[in-house]
Amino acid sequence: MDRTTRHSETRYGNRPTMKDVAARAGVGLKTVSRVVNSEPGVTPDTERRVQEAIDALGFRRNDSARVLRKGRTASIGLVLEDLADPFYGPLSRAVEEVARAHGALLINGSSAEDPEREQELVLALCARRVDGLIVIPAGDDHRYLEPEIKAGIATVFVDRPAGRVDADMVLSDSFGGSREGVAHLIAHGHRRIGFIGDQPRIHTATERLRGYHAAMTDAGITVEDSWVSLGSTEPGRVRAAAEAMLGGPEPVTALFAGNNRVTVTAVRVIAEQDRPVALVGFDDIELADLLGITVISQDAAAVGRTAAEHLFRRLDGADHAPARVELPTTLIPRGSGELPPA
Amino acid sequence: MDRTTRHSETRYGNRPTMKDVAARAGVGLKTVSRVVNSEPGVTPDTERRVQEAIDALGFRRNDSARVLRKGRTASIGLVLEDLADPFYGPLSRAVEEVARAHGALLINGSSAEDPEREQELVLALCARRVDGLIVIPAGDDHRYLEPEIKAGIATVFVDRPAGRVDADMVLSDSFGGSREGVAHLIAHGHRRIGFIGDQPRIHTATERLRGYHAAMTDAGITVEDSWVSLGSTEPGRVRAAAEAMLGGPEPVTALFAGNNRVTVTAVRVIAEQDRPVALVGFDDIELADLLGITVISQDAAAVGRTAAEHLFRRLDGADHAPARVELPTTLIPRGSGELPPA
DNA sequence: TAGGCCCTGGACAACGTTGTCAACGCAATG
DNA sequence: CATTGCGTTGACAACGTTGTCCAGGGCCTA
Repeated sequence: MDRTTRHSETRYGNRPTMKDVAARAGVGLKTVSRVVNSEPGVTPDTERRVQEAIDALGFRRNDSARVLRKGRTASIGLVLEDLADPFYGPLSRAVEEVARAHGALLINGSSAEDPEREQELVLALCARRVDGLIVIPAGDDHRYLEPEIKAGIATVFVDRPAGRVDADMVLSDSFGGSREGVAHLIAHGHRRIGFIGDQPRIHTATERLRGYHAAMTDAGITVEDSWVSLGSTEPGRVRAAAEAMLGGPEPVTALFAGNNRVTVTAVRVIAEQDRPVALVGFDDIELADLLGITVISQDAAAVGRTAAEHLFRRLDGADHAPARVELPTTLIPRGSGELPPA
Repeated sequence: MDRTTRHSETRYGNRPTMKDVAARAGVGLKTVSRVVNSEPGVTPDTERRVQEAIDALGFRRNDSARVLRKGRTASIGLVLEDLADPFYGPLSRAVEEVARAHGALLINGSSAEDPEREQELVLALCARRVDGLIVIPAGDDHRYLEPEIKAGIATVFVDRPAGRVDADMVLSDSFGGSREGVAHLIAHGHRRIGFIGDQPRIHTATERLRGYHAAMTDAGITVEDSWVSLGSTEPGRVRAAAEAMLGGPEPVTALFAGNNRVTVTAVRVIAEQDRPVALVGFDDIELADLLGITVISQDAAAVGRTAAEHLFRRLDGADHAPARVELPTTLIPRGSGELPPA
């Protein structure tokens, strides 16, 4: 077996190249390139001959080579926490729509809330030379991105602020939303209100807790330690926290759930109680209307769309100072948040 | 401005290359390559010098060039219908996990159930020379993929069979699952059972309808035309269909919903009725347990995982005949499917 | 000390595409 | 008829990496 043969077998399974097309059509390499890219300056007759050769051979341009030559990949990277989380599906979809409108493909990966994995993913995307990055930070130190950003990879952080790095950010108003939700419970007569949230190293978790404290303070309520629980959103942990707050001699009469995963477990625990417990959750959930769950809704699609639009504005050359956008949240009363204290 | 300068400005923002690293470390180009790829044959001292130069310059290997040279992109493409659909989130995530285990990145896109868009996406992915493709077909003719498959792009179809092309497929047992669900309703005394499903050009929709007919025939029930409705899963359409079946002089006493989106609307319509209506839905939904919805559950993560594993087996050289895997479904009784006829 | 071997390192070509530039043919013009 | 100009075409280098191959030096052995 000679060298050439072995080579082509191990590669793209003998895909035809422009050279092959050129040979078959009896034209030069560059002319094929012109046809493939719809560049002007090719007579209709030549174009037809080239097109026939392309179809006959099943030629498809190799974008890897194109990228190497042009320096643009027409792809952006999206690093989020977990694609299976219902909050990120619509976000990702919105980003994809914007990317599509700009002719770019979307490469995405889940960090699983692990800073190391986030970095690994981001750097892999940079090695691919994606044109831009949208990152939902898992870690809180993004200095590793500095050389990349300097090298021109546009970056937008979403949902949580970036750590130690200056870049565009698109956030939801966690503080304000949570403050409003808790105030809503207070307005309906509650004073003993529990807060169950995500791990404290996650920015949104602490912001939402801050909103809770603000609302309580506004109402002159002193928060007891046992009313607050931050930690993993794994059902077992949330269940334990909720049951602790709802049991004992002086149980809370209402719960504020720090995100959709907490809400889901909280709903289950509350359903098992023999007295009504009020509930407001951060993030809307499918079917929450049927279950009558009052929520603070953030528009995941709007967040994704806004982030992607910022990104492409950067890619189109905008070089203003890094912007920080905060999107408002909406309180949607559906019953569970309007229950009076039992 | 001389030519070289202009050039480097329009490219990757002056990213250092191996050549730069080599110059700085005072070694040859190939030696840098060896260090970057942890290849043997470099003395510790040389390696250290190279590593220092890499860190100092913030060098990151350009994978585009690597891909061009090696012929493998270490990435796979996933084309699905809508990332925002809760069924596809976990599926996509499962695919990603397997890809990650094989050191590959995932590029994905949504076809929005549009065959043209599916083709456009698939071909774009092929132009990127992804190593493999996982496709949830929107169209029913995939002959356009033949040259790609011949050229060695491994392809696995998921959820629905491919049209006019021979390839691996991973499906859920739509027929059996739906037959079981309808039989379940019949076992609880129903005879007038409505079926609302997705558009008839979607394979799973007709398979599920076939399961419905099979169960009805098994029970000796003659299906009336007005009990069956296939079409868009857009809420308005589903609502109209459900209301039509539930109204009139001889309404159905139970509904079988052909997928998760139909189920969601059906639940809402049923909640508005003044008599109980039994319901079994295809696909599980979050919080369905709390709402007491009986479902036929298909394991989206298992489907994704199985498909991805098949794909990588192909990429690792397996060349057996195309396989067709059908994963079983599970009936989960939760109340709505066990209601007797009103 | 000569011969051979292993280990390290570098020169060079190739991957498939696109940008640059020059050459060619042909028509219009002086 | 010579010249100019334009529209079409192709030769060639370059993008940044990796595979191949060879050179040089150190070390061991006979």
